[in-house]
Amino acid sequence: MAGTSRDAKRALTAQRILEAARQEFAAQGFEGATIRGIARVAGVDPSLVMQHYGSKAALFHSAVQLPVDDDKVASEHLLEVLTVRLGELPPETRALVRSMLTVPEATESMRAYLDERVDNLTRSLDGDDAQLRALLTVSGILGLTITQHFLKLNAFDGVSQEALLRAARGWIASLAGDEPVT
Amino acid sequence: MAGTSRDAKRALTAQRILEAARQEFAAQGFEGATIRGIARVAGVDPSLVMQHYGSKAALFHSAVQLPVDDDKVASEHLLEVLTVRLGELPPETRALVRSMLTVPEATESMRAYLDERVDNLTRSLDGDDAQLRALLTVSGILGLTITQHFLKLNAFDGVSQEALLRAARGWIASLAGDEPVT
DNA sequence: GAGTTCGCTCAACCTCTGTTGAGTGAAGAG
DNA sequence: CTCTTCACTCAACAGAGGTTGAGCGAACTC
Repeated sequence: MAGTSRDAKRALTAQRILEAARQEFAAQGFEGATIRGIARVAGVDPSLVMQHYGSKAALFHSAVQLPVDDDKVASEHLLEVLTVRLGELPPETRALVRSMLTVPEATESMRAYLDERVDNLTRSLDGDDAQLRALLTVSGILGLTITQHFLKLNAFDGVSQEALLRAARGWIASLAGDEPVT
Repeated sequence: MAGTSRDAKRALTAQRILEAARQEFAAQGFEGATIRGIARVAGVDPSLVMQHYGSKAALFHSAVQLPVDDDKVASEHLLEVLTVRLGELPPETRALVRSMLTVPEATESMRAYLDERVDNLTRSLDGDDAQLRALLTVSGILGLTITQHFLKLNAFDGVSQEALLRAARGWIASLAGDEPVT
């Protein structure tokens, strides 16, 4: 047991490949990223990537699994706003979002994720239009994520993180409030 | 002049190719769509596509040009909401949005478009946080467009078009109103 | 009617990329 | 020390897809 056994080393390599994959998928999307490119980043032969994950699709599947952020009740909107606040998104999230418009599996994955978000939030709201307001909230957060982290709209340069966070919070609160959105 | 001259026929074919391209780019994205596929839809040989548009990138560029919806003052948010209301998006818009996360040119095009939207809307709003509210509005509309037309969230099945439109309008009004978003 | 001009098709090229099968050399078992 | 196992590399295949150049036939010119 000289530090790292064979299996341990193998597992470590697998991890390195996975991280390289997340990086590449996040930066280039599923189609743009290549097995060769991922292998290069991981410092490894392309065929080894296949031996570890079987196929590009399977690797993508593994790379894109978000940490199950569970159904920790329903006040997860704040958690989401946190995402908006962060200067950077975790690679697996970026990878998933990046490909969600072009790769069916990513679309479906994102859809399931957001559907659940809407459901959770709906349950935590009052009023008959609860679902509608939850939908607006979740859609809005997705919109902010995209315009900030992927399109990088100019307007984000003009606003401080605090102002943005405060505004987003207020806006969400207005949707969560008692007054109907009408 | 037997109805269609040579040039006219050529122009017509070019148009047919362009429409096929929009369709394919809208459905598959830039990388997913193929010259061969576009040619097949247009009922034409792949090489003809090249002769007309020079390259796949150039064809995409042509296919993705949104009708210059000008700077018709600033009340264009309603116009955007109209987009939200419509059951379907025009192919060139779908094509642009579909590829905006994976194709640099599409990203840049979308960025320029939304930047201008934010600027216009900012000018039409009062208050020192006008830009922030404009940003939230534009991001929110983009989010709705994506969740409705691309991700097809379940929640959209549960709400009527009218309710959605009314809510979106009310929500935009709340951002456009005098009370700061805080 | 003869010659010329294109709009369009055919066949091929070439690169990129996912994927595979045969090794190779070092780590572990006996 | 010997044999086996296995993480990893090398070289190659196969298919897809963008792109190109030659050619054909109908439309236009004179």
